[in-house]
Amino acid sequence: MRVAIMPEGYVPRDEVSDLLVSKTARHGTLTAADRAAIRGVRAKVSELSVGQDAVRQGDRPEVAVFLLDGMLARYHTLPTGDRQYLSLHLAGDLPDLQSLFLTTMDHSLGALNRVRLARLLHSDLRSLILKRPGVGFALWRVPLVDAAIFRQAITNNSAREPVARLAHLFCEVFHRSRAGIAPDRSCPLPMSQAQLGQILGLSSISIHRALTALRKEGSADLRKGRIEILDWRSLVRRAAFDPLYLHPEKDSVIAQRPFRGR
Amino acid sequence: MRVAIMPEGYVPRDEVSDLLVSKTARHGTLTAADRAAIRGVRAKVSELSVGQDAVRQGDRPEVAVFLLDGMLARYHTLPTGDRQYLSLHLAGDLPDLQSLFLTTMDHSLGALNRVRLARLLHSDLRSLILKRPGVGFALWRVPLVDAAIFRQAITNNSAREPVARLAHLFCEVFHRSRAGIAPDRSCPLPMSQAQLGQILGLSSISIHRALTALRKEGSADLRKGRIEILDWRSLVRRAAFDPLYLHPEKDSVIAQRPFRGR
DNA sequence: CGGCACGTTGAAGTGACTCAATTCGCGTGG
DNA sequence: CCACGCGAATTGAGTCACTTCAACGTGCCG
Repeated sequence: MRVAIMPEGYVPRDEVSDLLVSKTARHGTLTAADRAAIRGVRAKVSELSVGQDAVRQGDRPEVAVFLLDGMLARYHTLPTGDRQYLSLHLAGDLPDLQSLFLTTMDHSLGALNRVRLARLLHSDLRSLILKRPGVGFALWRVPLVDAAIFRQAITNNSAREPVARLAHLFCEVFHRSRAGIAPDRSCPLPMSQAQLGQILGLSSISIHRALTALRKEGSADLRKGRIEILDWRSLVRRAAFDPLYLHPEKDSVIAQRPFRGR
Repeated sequence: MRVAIMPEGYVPRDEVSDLLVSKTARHGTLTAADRAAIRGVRAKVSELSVGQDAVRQGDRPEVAVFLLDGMLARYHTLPTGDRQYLSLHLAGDLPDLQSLFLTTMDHSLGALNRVRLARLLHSDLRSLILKRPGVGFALWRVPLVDAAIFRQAITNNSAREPVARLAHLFCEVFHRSRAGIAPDRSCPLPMSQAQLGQILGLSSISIHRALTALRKEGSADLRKGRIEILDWRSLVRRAAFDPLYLHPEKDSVIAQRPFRGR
């Protein structure tokens, strides 16, 4: 018999609330009451070291992960033991909101570097959504954008050549990293070439060759766990990267980009 | 300048409401009031012939697609004009709910055979969700299950060999087709081998060889747009298919126990 | 009956994979 | 401070599988 766990040690925390409010505000317009309600969500903060999992395939969590610092990777574990990475998550992400409504985890979330995260009580999030529908609508967007990223990953891994695949991954990670942040020519991507292979459906050798190609043509590089953008334009061209799928529009900002193609 | 379209011709329709209620009920427990509210959603019914699109990449729809009959396919159109299929949708699916919260379509939905569909007014769905949170919670599950299917597609197209890929696709389509329905050894899949290639990231020749292999080993076949299951067990084994990701569990947490704590 | 799209099959090319050896980077311990 | 060790990156060689190309067969619809 399964017993509900009392929310021991879960308390509202300013640091978490601040970030949660700003994350939510990115997805919708919030009233003062909305903000106040968000600040009532109880959380527990913890840390993970490289390779540790925040949630595991098969779990039935009572909390949702909110990433404060570091990078998480979502992955499937195959019967053979092989790993397929599905998406990457940065500080400010809620990679786990789906667990509010789908009880059993069909994948895991593991730390790619040292990670700080908050666990938010499902029960608090549910009542937040009920009491503050505006917040609910904003939160609804989060897993929908994740889904758009999954779709793009299908296309990337199925229809693009190795070099374009890697270029597209770089574009996505870089674009998401610096969304609104000061211009910088680099961003973190703490993964080995073998792990990149497990993202893109390629061998580590192919990753290496693709990376070498991007270096040679002077569009991007990867060193010490950081993506270095050498020529953004050429990288975007190489990847056929179109950030539309990241749905930056908040409510109804116009994404002007005529659709072409057949 | 874009002008909001008046909901001309949109009316509640029993046929649509019936199906919508039962679809929603599959994702949560509904009260009588919930059912009544769902029945108030206005819809317009239309038909598509093979190859026509229900929604296109770049659109900013004011309605959500509800599939009554036939099969829809979600796809990306690449700059080269190539097509990458992302997911398939069967009668009863709401493949388009995301458009409620993400204004611009990042993909298209096209008909694989003759299709009947209803278009549901976003405005009605939004107020339904506001007025009936229980229904909102049930609807929330729909795109989340879609996302789980996307994740599985990433793994399928990136980490499995051609024969396993095809087998997995067959398993998924068959499993979803007959969810709860009378036992049958076949189900529709109205796609050419070339199109299957565009789902699985393979050439049409590879699809043909993989299909031949499945035939030879007596696990499944595809004829006249129908999957024929010859040996379900062996097909499942070949595909390493685990239906967990389809999240068949109707979520008891939400509807039956409002929320605890607080 | 004719056309066209799709399925089937064979053959050849190529690109990604595996295997293997060497180097590099960095943290540890002497 | 330097030697060592280990994981990761780099590089080359050879194999294999998927792709492309091309020809032919088949079934369906006008």
